[in-house]
Amino acid sequence: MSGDYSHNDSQIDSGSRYNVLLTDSHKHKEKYKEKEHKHKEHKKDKDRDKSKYSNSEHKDYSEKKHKDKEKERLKHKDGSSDKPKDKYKDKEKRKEEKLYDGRLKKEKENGFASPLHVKSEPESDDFYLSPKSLKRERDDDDSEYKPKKMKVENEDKSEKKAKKRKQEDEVREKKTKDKKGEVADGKKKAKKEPEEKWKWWEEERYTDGVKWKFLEHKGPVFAPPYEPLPEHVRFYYDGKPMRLSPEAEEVATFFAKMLDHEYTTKDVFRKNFFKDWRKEMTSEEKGKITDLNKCNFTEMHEYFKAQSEARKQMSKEEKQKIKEENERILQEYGFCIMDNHRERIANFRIEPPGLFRGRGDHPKMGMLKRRIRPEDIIINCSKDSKQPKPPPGTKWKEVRHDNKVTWLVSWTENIQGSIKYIMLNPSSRIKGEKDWQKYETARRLKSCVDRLRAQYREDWKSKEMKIRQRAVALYFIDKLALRAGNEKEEGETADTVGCCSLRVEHITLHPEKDGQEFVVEFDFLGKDSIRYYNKVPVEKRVFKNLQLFMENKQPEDDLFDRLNTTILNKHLQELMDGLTAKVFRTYNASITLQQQLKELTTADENIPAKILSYNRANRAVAILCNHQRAPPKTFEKSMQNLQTKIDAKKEQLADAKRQLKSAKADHRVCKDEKSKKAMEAKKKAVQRIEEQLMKLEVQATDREENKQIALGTSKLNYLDPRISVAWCKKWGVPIEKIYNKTQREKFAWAIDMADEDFEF
DNA sequence: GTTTTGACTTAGGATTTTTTGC
DNA sequence: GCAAAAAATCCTAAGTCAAAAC
Repeated sequence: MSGDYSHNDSQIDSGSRYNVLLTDSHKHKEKYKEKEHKHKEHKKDKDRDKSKYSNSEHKDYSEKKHKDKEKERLKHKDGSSDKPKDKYKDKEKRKEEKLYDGRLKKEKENGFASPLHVKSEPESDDFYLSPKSLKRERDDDDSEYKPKKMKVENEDKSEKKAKKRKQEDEVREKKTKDKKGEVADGKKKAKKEPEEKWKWWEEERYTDGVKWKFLEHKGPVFAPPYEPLPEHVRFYYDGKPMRLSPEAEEVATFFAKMLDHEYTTKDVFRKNFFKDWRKEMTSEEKGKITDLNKCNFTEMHEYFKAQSEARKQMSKEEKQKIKEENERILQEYGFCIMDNHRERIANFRIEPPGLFRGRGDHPKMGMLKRRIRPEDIIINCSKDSKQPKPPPGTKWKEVRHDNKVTWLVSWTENIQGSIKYIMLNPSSRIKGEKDWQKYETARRLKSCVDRLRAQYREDWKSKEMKIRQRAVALYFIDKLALRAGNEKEEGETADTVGCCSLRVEHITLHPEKDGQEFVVEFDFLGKDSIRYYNKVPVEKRVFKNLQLFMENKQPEDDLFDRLNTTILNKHLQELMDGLTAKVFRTYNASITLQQQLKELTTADENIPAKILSYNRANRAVAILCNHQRAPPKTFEKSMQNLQTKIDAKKEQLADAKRQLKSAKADHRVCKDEKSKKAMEAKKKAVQRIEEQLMKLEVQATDREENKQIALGTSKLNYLDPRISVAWCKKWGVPIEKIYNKTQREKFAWAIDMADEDFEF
């Protein structure tokens, strides 16, 4: 393994990226509303222009303009159009690409099945076991499932290492024993096995798309049925009490429960709610209730508030009883048996009915999310398993036995018509393997990222508009860790974008800004309607290209009009096996953590200071990935409290120092054992208080810096846990300081396999 | 070839539980 | 023992991406 894990700063300056984001990204909350409004306006425009926008005439039109301009700049080989939908052209282009990519293609083909490719893998490390000689205990008939040469296989190969042969042998031995007992043994072991955790990462993976061979579970837990309100809790319409039918009442309670939430003041929310509510009313109710503004839910609202208050005030015994009941349900429904192992299910409870809460400006907010019944549910399990029983008097929609998927239960939700699933916990083998594989892909990107960067920089000069756009988009995805940006159906969801779906209105070009040349100002709403705001100096060629892409376009036109995620990912797939746009996010996040940890950690710091360094490294990644959070409501107050504590501690320290001084003086005079002891004690006290003070100060810094930044998302989804584990081992920081219990369960594989010199 | 669907990961906010400091 | 704060967990929406359907 090369010792170089620097992040090629000549091309990608993560340092500046970090700083720019730090200073700008979070300052602009005020502008948010304004921007939101702007989006709405644009949307209107867009609706108006929709046909124009998507039809080819428009493309031809802008095409022509592009072409005219391009003619000046580029020598067009054949003068043909660049139109992306032009079939002939496309074929030709593909040919060209093929020709051009011949070298890469070959490399890939070779690599696919031969050691050449393996070479391009990061050198395998000590922590890898050879899966070769290890067999899944459940694979008693492996011949039938002979692994094909597949992508995963490549990774497996790279992970082989003979170093832990001894251990392997042990495992193998164990497995032979296990085989005799098979299922029964597996179950028994699973039930009382808490100490001995199963190390799935020491076993061979399925490589043929099979996800499991045996799956048994109890089905989902349904939402509790609706309990009508007591008589005394009334709903008023136009000032008069009115009894509602149970169906209408239930929906009304959904609204009543949310009364002090901002949602209920939003027009769209109210409109959608009212429309769906009326669908649940009897014709009599429908006739009466015609205006939401005349509805008074406050009594209902108060009732629910009182109820939740009462729940808090419950006696210890009552609380204990509820806890036990929950535990019982968890034990019964919260686990499944998958391939001899009892594994935790993530979301075994069906989502209860309620009002849809979209994020941002969601056009469907307030709609009724209907109750899911057994008849809506598809069960997935093994044929030879004990199938879950539907509640008495009901039926499942379907029971299927598809072992090419990982879900246990699915249903179709009524807001977007999408499918929801019940799947396993992140600590499960099936999730863990995938997670591990994700980081291995990112590590493979590390070994070829230089080549890729060189290529996209070349492509900035391409004759073909499509290729230029692709190359500039890729540059953003790499440098700024933007998301891919799939197209989304308009009017169905909030108006948010990613890289490929950026519109002209989302960027502003500044030839010169704040003393820097070629600055691009980004301002758009990304996933979950989280605002991305950033000013980035870019290379001249990128800047000029952006100018070209923006020429003769309306603000609501696509910036990359000849690009989408499919085109981009197809290209990436050709550059590296398994490469997609999101791999860049994983790669850049992980490499940044590793780099920052190296930079920020100093040997002589104590543990709290080291943890601060870790959090700062983590924070650099969160900023890069734009993981924001609303500042906690109590932030200012808790910050003040902390400051008070710090001041008090300082005073205490000064006092202790004074006492030490006088004790020293005493000792100088008396020179006896007693005074010496007193002096030592005071010394210790000063030391202790200094440490406490330091801890508080570190805490304050950490908290202040973390005000609007969420560390959890990157920690859980983007940072190769082996980097953190290695760091902990190297500096003697207990892993518990970095990962809580759940996180340790999720990352058990990494904690077990990474040693202190793991390199991402 | 394009659009739609399905399966899965990633995401922030809400809620619950635990810890802290008195 | 209590209230407040912090941390952990739950919840489910909103993305990505590839395969299936058209």
